[in-house]
Amino acid sequence: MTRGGGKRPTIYDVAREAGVATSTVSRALARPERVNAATREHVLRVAERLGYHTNQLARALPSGRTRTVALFVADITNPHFFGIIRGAEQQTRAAGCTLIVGDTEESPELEARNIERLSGSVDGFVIAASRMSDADIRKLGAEHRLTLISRQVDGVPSAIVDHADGTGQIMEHLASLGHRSVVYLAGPRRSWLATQRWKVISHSARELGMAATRLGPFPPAVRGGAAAADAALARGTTAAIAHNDLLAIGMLRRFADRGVGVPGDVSVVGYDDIFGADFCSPPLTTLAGHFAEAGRRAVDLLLGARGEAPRGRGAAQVVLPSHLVVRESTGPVRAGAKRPEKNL
Amino acid sequence: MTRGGGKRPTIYDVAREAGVATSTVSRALARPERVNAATREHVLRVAERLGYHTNQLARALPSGRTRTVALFVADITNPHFFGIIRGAEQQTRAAGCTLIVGDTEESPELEARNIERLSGSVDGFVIAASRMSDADIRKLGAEHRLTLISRQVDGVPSAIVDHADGTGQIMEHLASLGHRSVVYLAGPRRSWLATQRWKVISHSARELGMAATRLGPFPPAVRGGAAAADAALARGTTAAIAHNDLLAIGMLRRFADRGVGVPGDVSVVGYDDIFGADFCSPPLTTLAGHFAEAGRRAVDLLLGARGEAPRGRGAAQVVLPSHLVVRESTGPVRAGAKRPEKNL
DNA sequence: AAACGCATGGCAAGCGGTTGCCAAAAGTTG
DNA sequence: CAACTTTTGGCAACCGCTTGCCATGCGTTT
Repeated sequence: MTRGGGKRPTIYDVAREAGVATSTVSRALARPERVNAATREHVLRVAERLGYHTNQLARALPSGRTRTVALFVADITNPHFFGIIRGAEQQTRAAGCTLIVGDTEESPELEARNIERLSGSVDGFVIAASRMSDADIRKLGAEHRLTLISRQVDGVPSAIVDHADGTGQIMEHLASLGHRSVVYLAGPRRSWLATQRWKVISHSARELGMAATRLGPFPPAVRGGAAAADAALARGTTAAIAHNDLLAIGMLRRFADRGVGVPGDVSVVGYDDIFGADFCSPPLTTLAGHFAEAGRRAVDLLLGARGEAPRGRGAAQVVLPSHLVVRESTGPVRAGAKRPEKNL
Repeated sequence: MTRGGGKRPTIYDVAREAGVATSTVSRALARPERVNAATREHVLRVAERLGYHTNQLARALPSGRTRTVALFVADITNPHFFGIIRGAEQQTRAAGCTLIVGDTEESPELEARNIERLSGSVDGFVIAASRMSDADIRKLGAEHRLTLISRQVDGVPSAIVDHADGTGQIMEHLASLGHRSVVYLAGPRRSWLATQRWKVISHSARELGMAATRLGPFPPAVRGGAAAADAALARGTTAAIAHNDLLAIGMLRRFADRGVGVPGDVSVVGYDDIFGADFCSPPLTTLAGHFAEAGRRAVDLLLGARGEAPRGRGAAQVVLPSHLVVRESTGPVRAGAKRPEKNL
């Protein structure tokens, strides 16, 4: 088994032991049709006996194909990304490749630096919720194989869940409950999602005859909830749409602390249907989407796109359906109560 | 900038452009002391101008050092591992290396296969909550650079949070509330933690004069909670210790469905203090530990251990402190009620 | 002034595969 | 049986960087 004295056996060892040339070994391993069945069989047996394993590095050097994909997420501690990570990991593995995961901590600089650093060591990049500008992304997309999740940029392949349509669902849900005004607690300034969502919210509000206000930006995390809740309260709205579930959960907590009833005094809606959205109190009404699928599709796009696949204009933009999960954080606007004017 | 026609510039390009040998370029980049300051300055400037970036693959080939670390977690969708992943990622990056994350889906086979596959492409492995046998781990530890998280095996470096001591804290907490019996809802059969915890539970129970029962195994996930809760109920205990917070949260839900009061009828304790443990209802009493730190230390151990560092017997075993976070899922045993005999 | 030491930089041999090209061998065809 | 096609397998040149060893040239020592 460990013949050769400690070092891992190479194709040279296998070739010598099998009495053939290294090229034959290489081909026996990778190009079955280029070598006689009997020879191949023999080489394989010897390789097996020696405990030979291909050195991926050496294999990648000449071709430049590392069979590795990098995934960057804006915040690795946000449960929202779990689904994405898992989906991407599965698909990468299914394609016989390896996934590298990086946390960009909401920083466009860190995104760029990470890409820089890994450039040459991976076959492509998947960025979830990129904070970079369209221009920077387009530039990067021209230089590297790149796919986006939860972000659309012309000419760059992407996979998103349909949160525009989803936001419409949210608005109709709220309208149907009798709400006449809504507040959007926005996420980071550089968040593309935040911009898109606000567009749809303000537009549907007009259509539905509701008043809509945008507040923020707030950090898209539980800790951002207190300020967001207070701001919403100050606006005297009956319905609040939080940038994501983390923020929504933080708001729920603040409302509870301040004695504001949810959904009695104010209804709260989030995005993503993350772990915990179903057991916080009250359970959160939120827009759900199949993010693991988005992760899978993004990797597909990246790996499938063998050069000829549409990049540049006409790049594939996958849009996955979304659906509103109505739980207990939204309810009919209370008949009597005008607006919650409670204080701490 | 893009001279050289599309391809990434190599040290050959830099050498030619700077009028020196490639070895000089290489040294100017990596061994400042081996080259004249002026020469170095010049080479660096040319490299900069050409937009040169080291090809990590080529660099790794001769040395075998890939500056990459692989981390495997038992279940990437379990929030518990977020902290570990983030900690490991930070530390890896701080060391100028790259982290690869893999999900082993609670399968020892998948662990082994993953290691097999990445062997040669990474400098070492960190396995969190390994499901492999001690013997297999020891064997792997002898062949590869390996560090464990939440698992101790003789001769293999590891970082764990002190859940033995922590389990003692839990038991004393329950005893102080008047509980005379406790049930442990065990995790996977191959979970080392499960074994350890049960040891401490049964031992302290004896010391404290309590009755202790072990039930399970249950899948360490929310979905495992229903069966676990039912089993605990059937035992008629007043206190339940769940293998982890996921399971505990699942139990909480089941108890609520069945009209069993928590902590009125039964107290529930979990492990890990995951995201959500503070806002489920009731908020969960759980054993907290600094898992991000464990992730960091594990990577430290792996990377710091430059061969000479203790491996084999005497391998470093870092133990981080743990502390009980008492929330509302535990309370004094109810005076009147003997045992909750409620049904659906 | 001869002998010596040291700083500096070049040469070239790997690291472990892949692959284009060619030659030998085997199989076909007339 | 000769001429020709198709397999099959070997040679050797990369891929881009590192590094041991050696040569050069300069400053130092005696």
